[in-house]
Amino acid sequence: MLSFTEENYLKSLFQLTVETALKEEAGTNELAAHLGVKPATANDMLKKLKEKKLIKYEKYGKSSLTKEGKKIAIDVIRKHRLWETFLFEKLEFSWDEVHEVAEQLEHIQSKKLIDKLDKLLNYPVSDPHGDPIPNAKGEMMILHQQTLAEESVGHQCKMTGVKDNSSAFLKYVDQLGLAINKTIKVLARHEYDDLIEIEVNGKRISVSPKFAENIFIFCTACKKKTNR
Amino acid sequence: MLSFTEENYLKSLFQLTVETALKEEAGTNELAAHLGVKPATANDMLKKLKEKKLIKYEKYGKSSLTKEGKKIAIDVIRKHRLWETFLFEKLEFSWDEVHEVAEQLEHIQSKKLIDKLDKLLNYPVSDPHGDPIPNAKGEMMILHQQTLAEESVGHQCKMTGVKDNSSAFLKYVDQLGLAINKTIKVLARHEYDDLIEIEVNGKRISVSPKFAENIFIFCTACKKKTNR
DNA sequence: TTAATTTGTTAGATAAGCCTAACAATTATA
DNA sequence: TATAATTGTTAGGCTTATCTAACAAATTAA
Repeated sequence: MLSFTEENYLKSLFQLTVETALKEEAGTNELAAHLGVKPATANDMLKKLKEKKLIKYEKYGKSSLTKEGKKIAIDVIRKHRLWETFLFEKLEFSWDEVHEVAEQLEHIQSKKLIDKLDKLLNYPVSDPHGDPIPNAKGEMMILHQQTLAEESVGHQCKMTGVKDNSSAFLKYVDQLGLAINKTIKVLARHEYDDLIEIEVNGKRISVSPKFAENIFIFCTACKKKTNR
Repeated sequence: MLSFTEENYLKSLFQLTVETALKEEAGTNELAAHLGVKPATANDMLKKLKEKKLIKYEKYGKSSLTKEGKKIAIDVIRKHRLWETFLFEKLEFSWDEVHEVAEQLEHIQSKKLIDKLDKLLNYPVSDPHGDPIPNAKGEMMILHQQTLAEESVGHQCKMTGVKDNSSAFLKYVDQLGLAINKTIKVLARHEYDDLIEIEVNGKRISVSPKFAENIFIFCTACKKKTNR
C-alpha cells in the first residue's frame, strides 16, 4: 500500500511524461516544481520509489515510470477524473471547483467504490475538463492533439478540453462563453499584438496566444490522425 | 486544519463519552484501545489536543471534549454517516461493507461536498446501521434507548439499529433475516442457557444475550421517553 | 493500611516527509 | 575549452505519529 505522497509522485511523473507524450523522462527539479516541494525532497522520494521498482532512476539522470509504476499512476488518474465527473454531474460542482476536492478523493482505496462510481456515471470517457478517463483495465483514449493556438485562420473546430486546469483559467473560459464541444471559428490572427480573433456563440472575441495554447480543439478539416 | 489522526482521536473520544451518554469522560488506556494505539501514543496526543483547546485533560485524569472539540467530532461523524448512506443507497454497497470505506472518506475536507451529498441523499436522519446523522448545524437525534436484551417477554418491538458495527456481526444479522425496521416479538427467555427466543418474519429463532445486546429496538408498548 | 494491580506518564527510538545549506555533476555559453 | 549557470545530491534538522521500556500515580484487594 502506497502513501498519498508516493501516489502523488507517480501521478506527477506520469503527467510530466507519458500523458503529454512529448517525452519519456522527467528531471528531479521539474518533478519537485510540479509537486510543490524542494528538489532535495523529491530526490529522497525518487530513491525510495526506485527501491520499490516503481520508477527507473539513476543518480544525476532523469526518471521514468516502470510498468508497475505507470499502472498505479493511471489508477490514481482514473480515480481523480471519475471523482471530478461525479462532483460535476451529481453534486452540482462547477468545472473550476472539482479539481481541488478530487485531489483528496483520488487517494481513497476501494476498488469496489471506484467501479461502482464508474457504473453510476455510466462509464464516462472524459472528465469535465475534457481529459480522458482510463477504464478499469487502465486503457485510455488519447485526445488533445491540437490547441487553438495552432489552428489555421478560416478553419472551424470544436473545443475538446483545456490544458490549464487552474480555477482562474477555467472561470475565464466560462466568462468568454467557451465550453467543451463549442464550435469555434478562427477569424484572424493579428500580427501587431498576436491576438487571435475567433467566433463563438455567434460572437467575435479576441484571445491571447497564452489563452489559446490552453484550449484543446479538434479540427475536422485538419484530419490529423490521433496517435496511440 | 486538523490531521486525520487528530480527527480520529476526537471522534473516538466522542463515541466513548457523549454518544453513549453513559459518561462524560474517557481514560487514556480506554481511548488508546479504541483507536488501536499504545497508551503512550494516546498520551502524547491528549497533550497536543489540550494545547489546541479541543479537549479537557489533566495529568492522571480522564479526558473530555470541549465545545469546539465536540463540534469537530460531530462533523466527522456526520461525514462518516453520510458517506455510509451514499455507499449503501447509491453504490450498491451492503451494510457490512460501508464502514471501512467511510473511515477514509470521513476525512475529506469540503463543506460543499458534504452539503451537496446530504442534498443528493435527501437529508437522511440515519445511516444504514440506524445510527443518527447530525444535520449541517451539528444537531442529531438520539435514538437507541433500548436493546433487544432488555425487552420483556411478550412485547413486540421494531429493530432500530445495531450497537456492534463489525462486518462479522452485520453479516450474522443479515443471515438471521433481521434488519432495521423489522418487527420482532420476544417469545421467551430460556433460563437454562440464557437464549432469547424471538419471532421475525413469521419464524421463530433463538439468539444469544451477546447478540441481543447489540440489537437496538424501539418498543411502542414500553413508551419510554427519549431523553435529550 | 499495606501490597498488588491497574492506569497513566516519561524518555528515548524510529520512519516518513519535509526543509536549508553546502556541494557535486552536468550542460550551456562566452 | 574554460567558466558560468543549471541541475541534482548529500548531510543534517524538524515535525508528526508511532513504538518499547521504565517508572509513577491511583485504585483495588487482601
